[in-house]
Amino acid sequence: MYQEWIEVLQTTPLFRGIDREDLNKMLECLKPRVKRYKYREIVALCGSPLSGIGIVASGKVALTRETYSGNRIMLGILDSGDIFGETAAFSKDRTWPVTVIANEDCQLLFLPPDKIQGNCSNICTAHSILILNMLNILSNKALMLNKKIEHLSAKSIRGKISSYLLEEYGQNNKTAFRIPMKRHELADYLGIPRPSLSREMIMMKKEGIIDYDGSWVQINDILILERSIG
Amino acid sequence: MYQEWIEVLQTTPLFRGIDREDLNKMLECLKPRVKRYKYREIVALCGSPLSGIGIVASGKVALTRETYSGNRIMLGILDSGDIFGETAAFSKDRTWPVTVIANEDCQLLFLPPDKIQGNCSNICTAHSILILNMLNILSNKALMLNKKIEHLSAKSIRGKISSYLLEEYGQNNKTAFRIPMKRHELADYLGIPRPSLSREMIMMKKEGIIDYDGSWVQINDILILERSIG
DNA sequence: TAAAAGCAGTAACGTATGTTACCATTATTG
DNA sequence: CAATAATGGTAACATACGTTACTGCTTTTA
Repeated sequence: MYQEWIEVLQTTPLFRGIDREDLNKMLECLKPRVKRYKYREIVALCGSPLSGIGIVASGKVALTRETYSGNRIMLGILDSGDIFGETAAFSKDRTWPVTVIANEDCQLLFLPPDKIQGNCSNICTAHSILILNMLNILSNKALMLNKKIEHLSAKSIRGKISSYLLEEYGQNNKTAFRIPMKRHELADYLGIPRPSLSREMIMMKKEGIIDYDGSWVQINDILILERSIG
Repeated sequence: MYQEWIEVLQTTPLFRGIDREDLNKMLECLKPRVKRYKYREIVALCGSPLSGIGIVASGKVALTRETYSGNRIMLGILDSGDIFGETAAFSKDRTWPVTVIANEDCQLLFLPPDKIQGNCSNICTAHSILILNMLNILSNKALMLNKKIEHLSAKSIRGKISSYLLEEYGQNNKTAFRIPMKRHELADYLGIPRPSLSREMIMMKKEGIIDYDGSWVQINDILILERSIG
């Protein structure tokens, strides 16, 4: 029944260390719902009741958040294999803490959170692996949010850009990489206006600290970036 | 052996739902280390190896973070019963993601993280409650960090202050409350200079939106605060 | 394939905010 | 109790940054 999803699900951190056979059994038990969304369609609205833990099977989704007055905050872009909604799943307040929007046409799976918590009758080793994986995912999420706080805490625009670029660099120690967002998305992510982002990136290019073309960036001077953070 | 700590530990979210007797048994197994710190003493330095999950038994600690160039970011103040270090305990990178400083003279307990994960031989129901509590704590932590991101994402100083005050208000629906930080700490928390914080708070007071005296604040107009955010 | 929408760069201008420095009170400390 | 540090308010000044509006280029849509 869930054959076509097994491949993707095995790449998911949530099911790491669980073999094909066990995964199959678990899916029969968890009974995830499968849904399709078109580009820009709203998957979940911040504040509405949580429909489950989401898994990106294909395509991309964006995590955002709106303030009272309709201002948008970009929290990040999720790829195939990434999961979302795990934060709210285990806290009292079972509502979406973020707004999720399809950033491409995509297919998503939703798992009922209470079954993961152990209200499931089939107690098995795979299930305890699942819970440990969950702990791991939540920890990493918190670390990711810490990172984002670090970016936002930089006092200058250049500082925020530097902080962000250094994190991307730190992910796999390559000085050249693609930024997985459009300019206006990156600007939202860093909490700055788009023209200000452009202006500063141009200056940094002129000064030779970075090079870029579209979504490709090349870091030329890591030390100066570090010193720019503030 | 751990008699004197039982009271505090029972107020801790980590041990919620575990009765006195079971808690006693668990402590014999977990063998937490007890340490005392003086005001301003450093408990853990960001980047150094994780020494365990910390529990505040008495006093207060501050969670901070330094940027490359020695700039300080305040992440929050922890009270008796609060825990810290849980984020790093379950991720690959077992180093402190924050710097922890005693904000008063305090007593702290440290639990070895591997024993919590289940590498403990005494498998018991209490232990599985412990893990579910851990999931809960990590979720709430992530929600807290989300909140902080919302504060930092406000575009103006007034917006940040408003966002912060509204969150404090939301905690227990009282329009008057104490800010649990000094001015310079709050300024760090919101990522703004202290004089700018003062200036803006004074203006908000003059405009009648809020009142304050020292650490006491009174919100007069919630709607205006909401509109100020962004 | 023409029209419309999306995307990114650029420039001008005003102001919100960082910076610095100083003062008055209130806690600590020897 | 005097001395010292910590805390929070205040003001003046310079500038980094938000705002707006326009451009050309590319992609999507009809």
